[in-house]
Amino acid sequence: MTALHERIRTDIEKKILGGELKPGDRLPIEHDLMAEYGCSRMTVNKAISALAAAGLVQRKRKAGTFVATPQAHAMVLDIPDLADEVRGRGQAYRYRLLHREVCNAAKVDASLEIEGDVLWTVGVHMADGKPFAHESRAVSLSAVPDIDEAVFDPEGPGTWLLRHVPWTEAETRISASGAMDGEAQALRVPEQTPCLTVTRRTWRADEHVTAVRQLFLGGSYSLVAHFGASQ
Amino acid sequence: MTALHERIRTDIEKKILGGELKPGDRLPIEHDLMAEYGCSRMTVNKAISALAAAGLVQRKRKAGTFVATPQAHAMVLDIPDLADEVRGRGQAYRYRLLHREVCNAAKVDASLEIEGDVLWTVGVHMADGKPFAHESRAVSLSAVPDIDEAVFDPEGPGTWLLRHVPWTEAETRISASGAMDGEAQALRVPEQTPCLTVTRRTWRADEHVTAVRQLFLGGSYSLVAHFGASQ
DNA sequence: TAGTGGTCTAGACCACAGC
DNA sequence: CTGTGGTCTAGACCACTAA
Repeated sequence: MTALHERIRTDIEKKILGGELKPGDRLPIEHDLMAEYGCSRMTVNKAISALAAAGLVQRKRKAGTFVATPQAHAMVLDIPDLADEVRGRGQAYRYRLLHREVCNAAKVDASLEIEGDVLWTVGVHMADGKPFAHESRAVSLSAVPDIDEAVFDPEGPGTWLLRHVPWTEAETRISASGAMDGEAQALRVPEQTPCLTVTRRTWRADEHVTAVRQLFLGGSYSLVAHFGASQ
Repeated sequence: MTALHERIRTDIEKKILGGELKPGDRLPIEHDLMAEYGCSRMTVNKAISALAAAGLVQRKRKAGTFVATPQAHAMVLDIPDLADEVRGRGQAYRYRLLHREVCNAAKVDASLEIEGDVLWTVGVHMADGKPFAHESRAVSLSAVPDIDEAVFDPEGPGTWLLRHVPWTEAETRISASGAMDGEAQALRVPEQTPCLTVTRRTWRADEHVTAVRQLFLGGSYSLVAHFGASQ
């Protein structure tokens, strides 16, 4: 037997998804649902709050609960750790370090938009010995002093950071560009091969932790974003 | 005054994000938090359940609540309506229809992965008279019978659908590719120019509504995803 | 088997915003 | 002003599972 609040939630969800309740329609008030399901108000509230959190309905005091019009432009983008993702596909993962240097951010690629002293790394991510992504990364030394001692052989700095440094805020910018000289060479493709470009900046409590620019071979990599019930 | 369950939630969240509580650490049991905050167990439960729903902690009966190891990060991807976005930048928007046909899905680009009879449209999105995105779209006629009468002159089918058809589920796949013959011509760029490729499929209650493939000029368009407090 | 979370009750007071 | 949701209580029983 599933929980009652779960049943109430899915009941209403079905009505909305099935078209019985259309955007703008008003749901029964909590007191009526209490009577309908013969339960307490908290149980009804839990069910409808979940729907509101999922964006299916909108609640307004005094007015009631209404089916939302889902012109939601917000989708959930999965950003997996590259090492985990490659291994998840049953392939061997390796990060090959091409360059490592402690320097001032000014020396690093300006697109990374980071400041102060940093550890700058350049490398490629490889699946079964074949490179599929080029990465240029700057890690702030003031935010992550330990990074200086880290070794990036089987796994890259991204994986290391993920396991050692929690972050509170991140921004990812996704675009497309042609592989430039060094990038193309590292990826073993012709120059100007179309690549998915991902630039991510990460903060921890207002302190800039890392900035990274990754180039993925267009034909062999994609990001996926979801909206809705299906995971 | 913020709600108490909200305060408990953010308190613990800060401890996790600040590193005070590390992945694998065990949180105090609900009874202890009750005592700490001087509230009822339901209030504590609501706070921690929210953290669990957000993926920050993992709950296990008999064992306790543990800080989760963040592997795949879910970020919020903003997917704006192209017409709104262009106008928001103060530019003039127009959709130019290149092809319109009612046919069976089999005839349409296979990458759209849709079935049955559809309205197939091909067009370009233009900002200030300059094309910046190529779009090939299939709309299911059984899901959206009205689409047959719609006119796509100043605005495209995407905007029309957004305003007329609510959807409940969507999947967006983001990659990069070189512009092909027709696409390159419509965008007025050389063939193989790197483009951001966005393929989106949309459902309403298990019924496939539309599938679309958009090519954006790599240098002039990007998607942005956020995680954290800032918007 | 016992500790822990999962769920639920039958009330209560309050804040807010439509009416 | 009043209907509605937001929050909270002080219990209770149950289900699961790790010890």
